[in-house]
Amino acid sequence: MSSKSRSRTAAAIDQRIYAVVAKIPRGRVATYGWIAERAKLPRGARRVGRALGALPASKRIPWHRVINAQGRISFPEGSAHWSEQRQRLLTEGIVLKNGRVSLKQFGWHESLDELLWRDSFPTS
DNA sequence: GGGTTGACCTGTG
DNA sequence: ACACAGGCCAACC
Repeated sequence: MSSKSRSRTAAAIDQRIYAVVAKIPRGRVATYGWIAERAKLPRGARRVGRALGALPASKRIPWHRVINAQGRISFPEGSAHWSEQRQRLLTEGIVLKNGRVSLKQFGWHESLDELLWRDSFPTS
């Protein structure tokens, strides 16, 4: 096993992560840990954050729909990144109360979404 | 090779 | 609800 195979694996992992993030429906959010699970990376929440940090500008995936398990944006409050993510969330109808999103209300629960409410999303 | 870092998570008080 | 500690893990230096 040379460093080359490890490198290919790392790139493949990034792609898996991006693929999962791309599936988060508009108007919903998912946590880093949840994305990690779906990308077959148990306990890989930090890895997800790293992949998003390295996200090429050409990849147009809804990175803003990924928040931490506390329902909070994982950028320093008030920073440019924080502001942009917050704005994008508000734009699609996701509500922040005291800087937090209710996962109960806006969390992405794939099975339910696909079986019951495929094209709808919380309106308030 | 080993210490540091960070777009994280969970339990505990 | 909030802060803190400990755990986690890959990338980086």
